[in-house]
Amino acid sequence: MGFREDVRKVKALADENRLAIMLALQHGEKCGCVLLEELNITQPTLSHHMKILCDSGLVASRKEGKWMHYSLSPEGISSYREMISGYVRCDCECEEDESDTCCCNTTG
Amino acid sequence: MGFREDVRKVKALADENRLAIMLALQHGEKCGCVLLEELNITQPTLSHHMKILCDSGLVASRKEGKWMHYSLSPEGISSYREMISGYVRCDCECEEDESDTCCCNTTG
DNA sequence: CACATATATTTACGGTTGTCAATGTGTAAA
DNA sequence: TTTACACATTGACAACCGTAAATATATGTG
Repeated sequence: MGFREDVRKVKALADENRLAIMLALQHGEKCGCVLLEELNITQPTLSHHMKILCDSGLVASRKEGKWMHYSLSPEGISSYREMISGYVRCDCECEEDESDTCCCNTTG
Repeated sequence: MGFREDVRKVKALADENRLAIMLALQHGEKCGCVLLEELNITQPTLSHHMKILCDSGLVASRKEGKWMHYSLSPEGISSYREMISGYVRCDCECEEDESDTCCCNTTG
């Protein structure tokens, strides 16, 4: 919702390993030990990254016995894409009127 | 194209000021001095952020006299959104077959 | 030419962040 | 209960990153 929250969400994806985790989860739920085999990192590092991804809402977790199952959250995915669309967008149909707030326009 | 490049592009947006710059440019081209008034940062810091945004392809620059005009790049915007879509996505129609690569499935 | 303005670069500093070793917690099996 | 396994937490360290002062470059003005 807020700007600070948006910054946190963008940063949640701004890491090599976390991007790789997003790819690894695209085909379904996986538990931590499997992710650990696929990524060349230690277990505490994986735990660290999963916490960030879960906090961002992109990933959901489910505990089953001693295993943690991680999966992409459809709501989080949707929310993230909407958030990004708010920043990465050209308002091409917007009038040029506002551009004359620039100090160095030669059109005036 | 490559994974490393994707990481760089995601990181290009993972900053409070750079997100604010993306918003500031949504309604058209602006020169550096105007951005400088809108953001509470110094001129070297702005120059630093603009370089990162331009390198990522999201922002285009145009020199006119002593002024630098910055604007959102439609191609960069489009490319960025496609790139993000590759990572932030649920393959919901995908079969669950691949999930049995997990060491701790109880369905088998 | 000297001077002012807009921007880029260099340099240094402080805070953040990714990483792993060590340890703690919880769960299941022997 | 003891042992083994999966995961979380803590602490420490190194690398990265945002920041601004100082300086450099480029353009325009007198």
